[in-house]
Amino acid sequence: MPRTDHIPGPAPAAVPAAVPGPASAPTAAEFAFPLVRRTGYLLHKAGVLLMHEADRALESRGMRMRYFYVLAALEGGPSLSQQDLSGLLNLDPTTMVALIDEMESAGHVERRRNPADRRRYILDLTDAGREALLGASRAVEEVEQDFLSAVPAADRERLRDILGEVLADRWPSVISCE
Amino acid sequence: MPRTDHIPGPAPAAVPAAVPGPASAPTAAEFAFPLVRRTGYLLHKAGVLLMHEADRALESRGMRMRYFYVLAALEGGPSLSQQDLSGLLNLDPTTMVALIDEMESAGHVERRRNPADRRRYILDLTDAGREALLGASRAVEEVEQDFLSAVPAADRERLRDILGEVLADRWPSVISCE
DNA sequence: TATTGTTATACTCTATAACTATA
DNA sequence: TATAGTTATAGAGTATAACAATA
Repeated sequence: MPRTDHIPGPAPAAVPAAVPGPASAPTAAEFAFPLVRRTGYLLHKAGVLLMHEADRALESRGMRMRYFYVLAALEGGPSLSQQDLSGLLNLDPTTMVALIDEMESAGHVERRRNPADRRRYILDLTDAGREALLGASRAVEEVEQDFLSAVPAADRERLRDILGEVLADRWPSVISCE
Repeated sequence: MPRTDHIPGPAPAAVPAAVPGPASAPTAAEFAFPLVRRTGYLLHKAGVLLMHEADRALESRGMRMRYFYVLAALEGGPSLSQQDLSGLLNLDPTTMVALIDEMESAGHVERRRNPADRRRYILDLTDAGREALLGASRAVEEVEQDFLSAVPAADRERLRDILGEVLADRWPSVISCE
């Protein structure tokens, strides 16, 4: 069924369409919005949708993706300052202040003055922070598994390799909080 | 070179890393931010980066992606009202007002009262609007080509098919302005 | 003088509620 | 009474600028 062919009709908001196959006949979604056939559009939408679902999964834990990213960046490596994180994750320093405040009052991060440069902090994950990271990692992983469940394992690896190739010459701008 | 191993060092903002291969040794980026190995992370970042580049390409034409999307949605089909568009693209009706205002004053869209229901508009692309759409389409396509230039043609088709499969049961929420 | 972290402020974007004109 | 479009307003989120402490 093509979209609203009658002038005064209601919105075609709910497009009951199937997947845009490579060589199949145009679906309703394609007819209403031909861009859905483009690889770039699909790539963007898949990324945004996955991120939204991951964000929703973290919401119940009082986190957002950036929270998770900071936990991940602080784990297992040498100490980082707020500006280190700010540079690494491409997040405004003033925003980072509020984020670290939040993480500190949640008991996931500790601020410690750097004795070698007392302007800087050394940020450390607490045990609770490590635990929170573990839980969040599992939640995000589960979202990812579910999101890609329709894709056979071999294709999933293929997908990762292709994306890795696409992003190969785009480091470090790839690392960012959106 | 691993990240800042010295406590008082400067930010590891510029991570001089290569692509995260499936089974290669950890790169600097992976060391600083292990998430870069995950398919989901790569998918999200690829989508966001591509969108940013497309947005930048449209900027010189005074457009953003949503502007482009509305042009695309209005092209070649039966008439749509503002609320039709609002529902289709998942954009707030009040935001749509401002967007159509902008497009109208740019001479790309015309508002016409719907004689069958004088509350609604019928939105039509002007010739200039069609021309703008064509130019924008080419610009976006070029960005996409460039973005995927490292990927062989066969893999690009594969990528599109895999993404199509991933999104297959997620219509119509896939259609949206982010 | 430059830099880290901080605060206060301004700005952008979006959503909410209320209004009009039509139905 | 309900809906399409509009406007005004409030809210969230972010960036900008100024400041204190330290280098």
